[in-house]
Amino acid sequence: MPRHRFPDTRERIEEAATRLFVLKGVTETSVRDITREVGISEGALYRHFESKDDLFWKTFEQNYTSFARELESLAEREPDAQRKLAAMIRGFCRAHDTNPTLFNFLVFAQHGHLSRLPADTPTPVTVVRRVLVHAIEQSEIPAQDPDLATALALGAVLQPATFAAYGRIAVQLVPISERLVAAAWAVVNTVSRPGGLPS
Amino acid sequence: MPRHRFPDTRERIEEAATRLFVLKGVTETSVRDITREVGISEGALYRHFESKDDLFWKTFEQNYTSFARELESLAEREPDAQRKLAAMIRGFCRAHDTNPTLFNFLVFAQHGHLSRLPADTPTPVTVVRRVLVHAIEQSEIPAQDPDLATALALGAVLQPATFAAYGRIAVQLVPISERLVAAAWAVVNTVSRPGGLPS
Amino acid sequence: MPRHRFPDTRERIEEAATRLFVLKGVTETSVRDITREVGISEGALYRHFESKDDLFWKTFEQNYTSFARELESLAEREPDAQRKLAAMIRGFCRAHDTNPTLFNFLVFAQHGHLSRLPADTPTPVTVVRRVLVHAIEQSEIPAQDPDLATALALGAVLQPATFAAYGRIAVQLVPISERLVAAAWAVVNTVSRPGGLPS
Amino acid sequence: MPRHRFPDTRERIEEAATRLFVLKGVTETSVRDITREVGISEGALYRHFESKDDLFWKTFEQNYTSFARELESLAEREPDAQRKLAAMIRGFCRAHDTNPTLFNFLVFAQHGHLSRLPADTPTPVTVVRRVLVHAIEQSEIPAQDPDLATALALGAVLQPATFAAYGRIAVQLVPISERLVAAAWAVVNTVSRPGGLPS
DNA sequence: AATGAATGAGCTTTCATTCAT
DNA sequence: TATGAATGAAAGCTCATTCAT
Repeated sequence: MPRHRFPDTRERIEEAATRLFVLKGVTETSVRDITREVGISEGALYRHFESKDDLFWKTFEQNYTSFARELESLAEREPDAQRKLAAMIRGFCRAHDTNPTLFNFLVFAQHGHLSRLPADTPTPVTVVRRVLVHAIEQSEIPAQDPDLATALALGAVLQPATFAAYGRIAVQLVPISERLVAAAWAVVNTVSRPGGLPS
Repeated sequence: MPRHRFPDTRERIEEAATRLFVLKGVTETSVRDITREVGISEGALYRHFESKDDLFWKTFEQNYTSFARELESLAEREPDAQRKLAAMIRGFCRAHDTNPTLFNFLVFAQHGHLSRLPADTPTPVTVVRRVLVHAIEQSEIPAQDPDLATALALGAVLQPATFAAYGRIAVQLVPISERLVAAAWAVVNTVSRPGGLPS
Repeated sequence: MPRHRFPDTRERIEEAATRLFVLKGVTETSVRDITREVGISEGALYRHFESKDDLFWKTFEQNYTSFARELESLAEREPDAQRKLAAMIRGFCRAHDTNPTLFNFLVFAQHGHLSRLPADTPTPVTVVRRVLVHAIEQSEIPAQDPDLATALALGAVLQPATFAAYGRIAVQLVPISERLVAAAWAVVNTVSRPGGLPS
Repeated sequence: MPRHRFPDTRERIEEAATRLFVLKGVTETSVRDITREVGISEGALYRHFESKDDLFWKTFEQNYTSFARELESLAEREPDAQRKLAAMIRGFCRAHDTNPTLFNFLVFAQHGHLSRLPADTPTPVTVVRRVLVHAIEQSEIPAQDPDLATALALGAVLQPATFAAYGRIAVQLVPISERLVAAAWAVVNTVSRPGGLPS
């Protein structure tokens, strides 16, 4: 029996794992499911990853941080806050349309695992937040809690993404990206209406 | 060994189950976890629910639809779209602060179970959507895809709720509810900027 | 809630139990199945029978011995061995056609319980055997092992009954009873062919 | 803890399972019973069989069809119906004496599973039937329902086998096989007595 | 490196039986 | 007598992990 045939076994495991984790959920995906898909034995997986948890975590982390770096580089190319935010929102839309299941996995999975990331690792959330912090400092947007601002801006892409996942809106976000860009910008420029409507 | 001591076993199971489902996820919660918490044997649970799935579903459905009805009644009391939407956003905030874990369970759980609901059952999503459809018809807000409008409005509460769950912002939403109300209103009044960047 | 409404609860339990035992098998029939059918609670059954096993056993025994007595009385009315055996074979056929499932239950069930019967209780088997023992003593049939003779005679009814149960022959035995009578008689008059066929 | 020590685990499971199924019945035999007997863990069984049902079925089917083929080849070697039937009856006796529990399992088990066999699979029953059909066509025995003839012929071996199982006659059938051969032949040559005894 | 049988703890569910009411 | 919730043991089965080969 041939061994060593696929020097890229590790990558193939990661790919299969990501796909299955996204598709069925982490708990619902067994080690057997993954190895069967890759075409290796169960034991072989443990040559490459310490445990299922390790596999999940390495898989997730890589996709998560690489997406964060992509957003970062999109923002860096733009001169001001409005354009930076717009570029990032468009980046979210493109990433979503390229691989919606991976996107949702990265962005929505309630994996209690996030705490394992080194504290200063850039994530999609921290990247957006940094831009908004700077925008507040530069008075490009009103003074406000930067975390809440980040939540609101992200809500303008992530909630539509959820709706797309549930089939409530079309599955492509790129065609509506300008609307989402406008919404995200509007939302970070909104403040509590002091003399607003009586509640 | 005590029997019949607690006539409210069924309710106690539902409460424990909801809490654990929210806390750890449905798959990650075993029947044993639930019954240990309630202080009964595993077999006893099956006097009250046909299966773990039945338990989950009854638990979820009840909370989900009763929350939807609460939102519905909040909207009905208000005369116009802006006030209706504001009342609902505040309703989300109050529901969140009252029981954040239940709130997140209802609103974020990616349970593939939603399809089991009768098609016309009101849900938090459909209730908001109905208000916006009417608002568009009455020209209270710009003409637009009502589903996307719903997604954007909900994003203004649900993403902050997620941030609260992850400890990125304070756990209480009621104190910032007026900001969320303003954001939701802004977002349904935004349209794609045809000619580039006027803010 | 009304109690004491059915003074014949015990009989109704026995009937339901017999039917279900026959239909699904003893192990496959739960106490709950039985009580649900009768319309009583599970606990109530234990007022009437010590255990499921007790219920099974009493039920079986009654049907079994009453069938044996029926055969006995059929044989007693006839003057000679040939007519006695014929009457019993016809009795088997009638019993089968009246309630095939009960018949099969009584006659085929491999319940290891038979040993519990008092040693001298008449059973369908011992009743046939007694007639054949007497026939040998009276030289009405050739000298032979009475137990083997009993087996062969019974084989002439019971194997057709099995075939009927499996749908290999028509479900009614009465129409072919004369053939079975003839076969049973032939078989107890057969002896090993000393100079028979070369094997 | 030993692993891989016995390369024949699968066979050992089959043997233990057959023995226990025969001895206690299928439902009454637990997976645990089987694995304890083999000396492996419960989970290990599922490396070799998909389910308990699969195990039962594979076990049963193999023995059942291989017995049928054995009978078939015994009959083929003989020139006429009488000798063919005799050879098969002797085959039943030998099979019985070689492994009475397996014999009874194959021949008496009321497993509703038989329907799963491909319709044209030879079974002990169909093999005997084929010989008798041919005998009727060749006028070697009287014209009659071939299924009833099959039942009667089989009754001449199977009922004695049952009696042996219950300890009513000696456990060995080979010593009485010539008597059974004669009985089987007699029975397929019997017809309803037209002017027989008054019923 | 790779295999896959084996482990052992865990899962959901069923069920005969008990007993407070 | 009757109820039915509760028990506790057992069922069939899954699965992450180990390890002799």
